[in-house]
Amino acid sequence: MPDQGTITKELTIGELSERSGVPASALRFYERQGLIRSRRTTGNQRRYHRTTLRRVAFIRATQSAGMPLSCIGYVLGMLPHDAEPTREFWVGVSEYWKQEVNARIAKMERMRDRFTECIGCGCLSFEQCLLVNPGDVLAEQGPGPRLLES
Amino acid sequence: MPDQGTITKELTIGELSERSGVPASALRFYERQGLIRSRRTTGNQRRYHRTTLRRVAFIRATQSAGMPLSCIGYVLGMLPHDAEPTREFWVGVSEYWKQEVNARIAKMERMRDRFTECIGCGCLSFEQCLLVNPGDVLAEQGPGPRLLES
DNA sequence: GCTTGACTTAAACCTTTGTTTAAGTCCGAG
DNA sequence: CTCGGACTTAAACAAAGGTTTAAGTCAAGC
Repeated sequence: MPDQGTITKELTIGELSERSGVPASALRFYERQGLIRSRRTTGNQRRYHRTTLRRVAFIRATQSAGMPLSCIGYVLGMLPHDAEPTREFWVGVSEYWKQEVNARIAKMERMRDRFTECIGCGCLSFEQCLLVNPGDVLAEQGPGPRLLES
Repeated sequence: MPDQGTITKELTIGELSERSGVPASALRFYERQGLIRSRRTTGNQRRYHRTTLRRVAFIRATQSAGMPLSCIGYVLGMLPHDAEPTREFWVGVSEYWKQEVNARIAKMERMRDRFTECIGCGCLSFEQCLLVNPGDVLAEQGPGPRLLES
């Protein structure tokens, strides 16, 4: 008796919500934004593919690290909605994501170090350092096209 | 002829805006939020103390590193509005700020590493890793009392 | 058949971080 | 004294990322 049921079972929005810990309202919102997708039953209820749980986990995890949904949407756009992603897909996504995260980390480290430096050197003319090196503007939305928000 | 003028000169909102690169509308907003402060002339115009430039630089710098204004407000609350801050003040603020930033950096690194691990190990059952270790919720607003937003 | 709980929608509302607009005031130059 | 530019305010709008509400539908159990 192989776990056939487990493999093919679809999730209701309530189940997806419970398992992911994400409110149903947020899931509907993500769906409106095109981040996840669902089939509809004859009674118009949503049924989610099992892999949607992974997408949702990805959304919340990356979001909690400061990624905007638009950027997350770009990355998710590389993954198939209704099938297990291939390893190659994941590797590609992972590469992209690592670069994004590393850029953000690097920026914060620069900020921290500059701050420390300004205090440490005793000059305290902090605004000079910050205003003279203003740039450091991270590519706020990621390199992808603006997929969302029409 | 010592640079008395330079020392004591107050800034109009236009001057502060130009020197800091921050739109006047944002400066008024920061003032409404209590992040900066101004004196009013008899004609009801704002005049900013020279040190306000430093506060504004601090706001933009830390904000661009992902700090919410509420958290920035907490830190700025430790600094005097209308006088040069002492070195001790800056050191204290710096400590606090470094901890905040380090926490954020650490979190992003954990995310990145977990992600890499999930891909690297070949299991691809990514949602397990993420959902099983959901926490990692940074104290989003900082430890301070909710100074702003009444 | 009726009730109950899970689901559906659209629309209103919320917080954050501002910008824009409209209408008016102040100040210095000519 | 008048003109223009810099300033003032309150209020509306914006965009991201949702939540709440109202009103209705669907499916299962008694």
